Amino acid sequence: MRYEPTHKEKTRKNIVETASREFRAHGFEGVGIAQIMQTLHLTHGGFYAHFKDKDQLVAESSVHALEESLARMLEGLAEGGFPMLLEAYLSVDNRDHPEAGCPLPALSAEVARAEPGPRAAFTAKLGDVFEQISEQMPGATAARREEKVLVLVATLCGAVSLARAVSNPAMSASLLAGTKRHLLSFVAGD
Amino acid sequence: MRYEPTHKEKTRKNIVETASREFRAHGFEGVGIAQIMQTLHLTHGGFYAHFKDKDQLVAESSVHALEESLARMLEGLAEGGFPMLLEAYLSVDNRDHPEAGCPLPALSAEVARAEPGPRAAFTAKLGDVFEQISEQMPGATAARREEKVLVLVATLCGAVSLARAVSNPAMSASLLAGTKRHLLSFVAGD
DNA sequence: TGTACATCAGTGAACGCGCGTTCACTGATGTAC
DNA sequence: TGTACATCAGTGAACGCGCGTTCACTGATGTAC
Repeated sequence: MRYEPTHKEKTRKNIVETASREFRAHGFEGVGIAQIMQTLHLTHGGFYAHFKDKDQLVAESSVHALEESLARMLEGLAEGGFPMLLEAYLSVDNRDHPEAGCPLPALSAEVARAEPGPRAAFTAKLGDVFEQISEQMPGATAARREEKVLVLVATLCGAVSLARAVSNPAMSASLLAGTKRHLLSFVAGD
Repeated sequence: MRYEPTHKEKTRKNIVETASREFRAHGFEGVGIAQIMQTLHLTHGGFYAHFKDKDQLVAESSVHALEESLARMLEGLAEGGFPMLLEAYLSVDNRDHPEAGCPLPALSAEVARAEPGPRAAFTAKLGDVFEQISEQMPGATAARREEKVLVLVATLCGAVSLARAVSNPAMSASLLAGTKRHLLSFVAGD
């Protein structure tokens, strides 16, 4: 064969990774298939040899971004516990690079409006995120740990979302710093 | 004149109000000018007698939605304090009706990607929201009250955003209930 | 060994569609003389 | 009082554009005989 046996699989993976970045940066509706394929020096027609339609890519790339983000959070946790996770998630660098960060602040509003397919895939993976982080969460009972994780993730998502929306640098920095201080004591407490 | 002197002003206000609802429901890019005008039984051409372009409508309707939401929050606060505000904001009804609710969970990710005009207008109004709610917030110092409001609003925004994205009803309900419990004690504390 | 054919990832023209925006026009009512 | 003209919110055809999707095709390489 003129391509290696793994070639098509690699191209597919590249499409998902590129889409995942572009969608976080510009939203599902803000990025076209042609644009994604062009980034990989391919033409738009070839896309449909890999995916049924754009919705399928939306679903897979959302899940991919969540997996990537979860991996980074668990890495931070392993290395420096929740203080390190908070430091990274609520950093100016993360705020200023949505394409490389967690998809929750960037895409959850759009996921809410998406088709059942993408929504279900996203929901399942978010369940994994909650479950895995709760294993590291201090708390008396499993139920309490679970609840603390829901609150933690929701707060992180909201803080970064607002910090990105706001164009006043001081207000944006306060959102990140205030949330960091608050969550540090919340995670450690009861 | 064949129209009352206030007619044009009223039409303009109707466009802003309709757009504000539609944008919260479907996003800035998910609603067209023709669609908004049609809802008011007008044709798309007339739009440009009221607004320079779509961006101007995006800016004004975001601010309008924030004002509406702030008014509702202050009303809740006056009537039943933070418990009532939390009950309303984190209700299933609010989750299921983004078009009638706070624009923060629905639109902040898109505002982050919007033009400087809409972003600046949105930022200024969000500053008002923070300021006015902080007057009702318990806390030792003004700085502490301010910070608590930032955290409160960010958490509300994130929780509703995730509760809407998730298609598992139990997970969605847990996000709302867990956040409500958490914020109740957070607002009352120190 | 040489020739005919099969495979298949990727190409690019074409489709129908909806978008934001422009602009000459309409038509009901007011005013001027 | 009657006629000509001005006003102006709203109309709707037209524009250029980018979108998602389809499909006949390409061309490099493999296999069959």
